[in-house]
Amino acid sequence: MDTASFLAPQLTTTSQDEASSFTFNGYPFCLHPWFEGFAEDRAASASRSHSEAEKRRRDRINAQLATLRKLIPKSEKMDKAALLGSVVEHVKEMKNKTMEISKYIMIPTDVDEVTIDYVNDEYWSSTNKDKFLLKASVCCDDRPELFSELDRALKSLRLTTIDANITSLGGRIKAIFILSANNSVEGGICMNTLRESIKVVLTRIATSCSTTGSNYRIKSKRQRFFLPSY
Amino acid sequence: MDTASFLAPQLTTTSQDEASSFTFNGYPFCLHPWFEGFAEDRAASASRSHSEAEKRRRDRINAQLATLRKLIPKSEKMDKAALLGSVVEHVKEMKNKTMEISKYIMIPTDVDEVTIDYVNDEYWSSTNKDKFLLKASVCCDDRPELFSELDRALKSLRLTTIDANITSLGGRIKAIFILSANNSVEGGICMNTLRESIKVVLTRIATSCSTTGSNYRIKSKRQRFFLPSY
DNA sequence: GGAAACACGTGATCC
DNA sequence: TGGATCACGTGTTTC
Repeated sequence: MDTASFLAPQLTTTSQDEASSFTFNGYPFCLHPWFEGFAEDRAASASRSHSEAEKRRRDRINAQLATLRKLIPKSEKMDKAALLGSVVEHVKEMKNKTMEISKYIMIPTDVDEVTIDYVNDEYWSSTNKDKFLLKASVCCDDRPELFSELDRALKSLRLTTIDANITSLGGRIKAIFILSANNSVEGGICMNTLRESIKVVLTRIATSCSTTGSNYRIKSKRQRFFLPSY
Repeated sequence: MDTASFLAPQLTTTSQDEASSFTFNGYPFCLHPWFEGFAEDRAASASRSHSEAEKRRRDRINAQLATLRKLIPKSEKMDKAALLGSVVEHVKEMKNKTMEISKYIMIPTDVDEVTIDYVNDEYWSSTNKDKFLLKASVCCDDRPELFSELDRALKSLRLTTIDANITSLGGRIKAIFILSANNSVEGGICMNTLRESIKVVLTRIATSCSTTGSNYRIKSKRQRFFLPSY
């Protein structure tokens, strides 16, 4: 067999099986079982990967359900629907509880935040023409003397603290100050400038948690102070 | 055909089909298709009730999942596993938050109280030989500028506020100050004198709630400041 | 036997 | 097109 006849093979189908039996340069070939097997493999592997993927999906869902079961008391013998119902109840209940608590106290969130807003209080503005109110809200990591720093910063901006509400919880702190500022210079630009100044200063304090010069690390020992008193 | 023969029918199986072909009071009956249909119906109805029951079960589970989806923010486009993962996170987070709250929150009581205690902190006393720690606890009616008054009083006694934890709840306030005092004069008598001084001063502030000269009664409006911020 | 609950594989649908 | 998700009907087990 020369190279040319190999490169230009003569395909001759036989009469036995027109589709898959033929001769290749005189050698008998039968593609039928191979193609059949290939087709079967393709279908089978597709089906297999499909069912395997579906099993993985089921396992993922069931793993989360198992985790939930550990978190919810008395849910060991519940079926899936009952378990999920119990989860719904728990989430609702905790949501309500948090709402209830949030009505009375501030719960620090996990995100650092400083906001400064004007406060319109009719009584205040009617009796204090030359001053206006601001509400400064700070949420950040708690640390010793954070409070003094905030206080000093507000004083340095000639702000009077009318009211303050501070809650520290789990190493986080949320503070809201009601501030009175002199309205000596008229115009919104000045008020906005002051507002921005407050924001900048408070943000700097709020975000300098670990870089403070305080060498007394009371933070890790805080529980000792507060826990025994209730 | 009389009533008796109808009530006590004579069943006679034929030779053609022993099982299902017979005569009923002379009338030829063939139960075969009926029984066959019944058998088919039984199987079919069993299968149907099975699949229907299974559908009800799926619907129950999916309904709870839909409820959970409404309760969990940002879960609209999640698949089931991700949704459940998010639920797990939320439950864990809320559990932790509740634990934290119950561990740390001070709930002001209805009785006015001022207590001053020494704090023994090994680390503090080892690194601050010339100072000692006090814990001052104040529980009284809340009012504007109570805080400033307390702060001023503590400062006037040359006390440094290392840490402060204040919670106001329902018009009452509970404040705990961790104070650092100079140990310049040796001896426990002086320390006790200071302790008594602090107590007297703080008690005076705590019990002068309604007699304060502050003419701005912000108290009834406090919630306006705090509620919208969450 | 039968209802309930679960896992499984499959068809359909959507990027 | 393949990969991922879902609903569905079925086989199986348990009480």
